[in-house]
Amino acid sequence: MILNPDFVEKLRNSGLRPTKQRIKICEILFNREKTFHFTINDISKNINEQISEKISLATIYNTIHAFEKKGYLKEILINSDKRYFDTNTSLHHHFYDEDTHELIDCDDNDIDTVKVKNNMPGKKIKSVEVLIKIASDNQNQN
Amino acid sequence: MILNPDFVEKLRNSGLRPTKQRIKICEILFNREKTFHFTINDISKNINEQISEKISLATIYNTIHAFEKKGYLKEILINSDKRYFDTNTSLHHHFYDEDTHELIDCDDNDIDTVKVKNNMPGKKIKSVEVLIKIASDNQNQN
DNA sequence: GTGTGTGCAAAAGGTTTGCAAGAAA
DNA sequence: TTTCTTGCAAACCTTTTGCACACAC
Repeated sequence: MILNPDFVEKLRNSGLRPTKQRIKICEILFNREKTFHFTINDISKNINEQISEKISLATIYNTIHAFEKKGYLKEILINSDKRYFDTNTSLHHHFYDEDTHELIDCDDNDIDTVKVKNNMPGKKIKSVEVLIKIASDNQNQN
Repeated sequence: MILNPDFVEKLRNSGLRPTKQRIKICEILFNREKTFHFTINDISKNINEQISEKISLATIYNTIHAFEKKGYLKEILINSDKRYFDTNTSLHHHFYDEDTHELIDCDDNDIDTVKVKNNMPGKKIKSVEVLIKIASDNQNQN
């Protein structure tokens, strides 16, 4: 459980002014035990159901992107319909449940390190991301 | 080199009427030695530069999606700005060059099979996709 | 007070839809 | 002639932008 003063400090340290909107968004995103995956739409609904003074969509976009730029959030690619963000910014892979549309972090035991044996000359590997799509056993293929 | 009659047959076999728009799109997509990666925008420009009677955007969307549904094309996720499609529909992974925005198929020698050691109970693995982002050696970290 | 952030509404971009006209079966 | 396909324009959805006002410092 992270307390508000910590968010205030975190924001200040990043050069972001700790406005009440940003603190609220921090609470929703980071006041959690587990990794949290969401779309901007999710967050917007979530926020505006909880509190009386709504936060405008523009501000939410603004804030999420500021947090992403600061490295507090990471975008994940699952399908092109939705942009998911992840509060777990460490290097990790994902299961994506096609039945429930749920996104689950892999842990180190779930998957062996991916070995890239060849690389393009003069190029450096920036990231290696694995997405494992799963679905219930007795379901028709895609 | 695939000849038009083959496209006509291919379309017929899929239950798609071989209209001249669809045949033209087939030519552009499938008349190639190498795998071809593209966005709908690319294709639209490409087509409408080549021929005098333009094909409307709606028809191109329509056709690309029909081809995807029939398994002739596969969507690839790279970043959420653009939807890339791939004429190589077999299971394979990708390099994505962040400098040039070029997408390159991995071949079997580039990467070891990804071993998924645990799976969710009652779930079946539908696909395992790896995206390796690369950039020029002396470039700043993104 | 100065500079940054917010909220609104409008704009932009990409994709989808409805429908009338045209082409294939 | 029946059914599918095309093309256009309008609708849609998500994301971005411009600007006036408010807030943090």
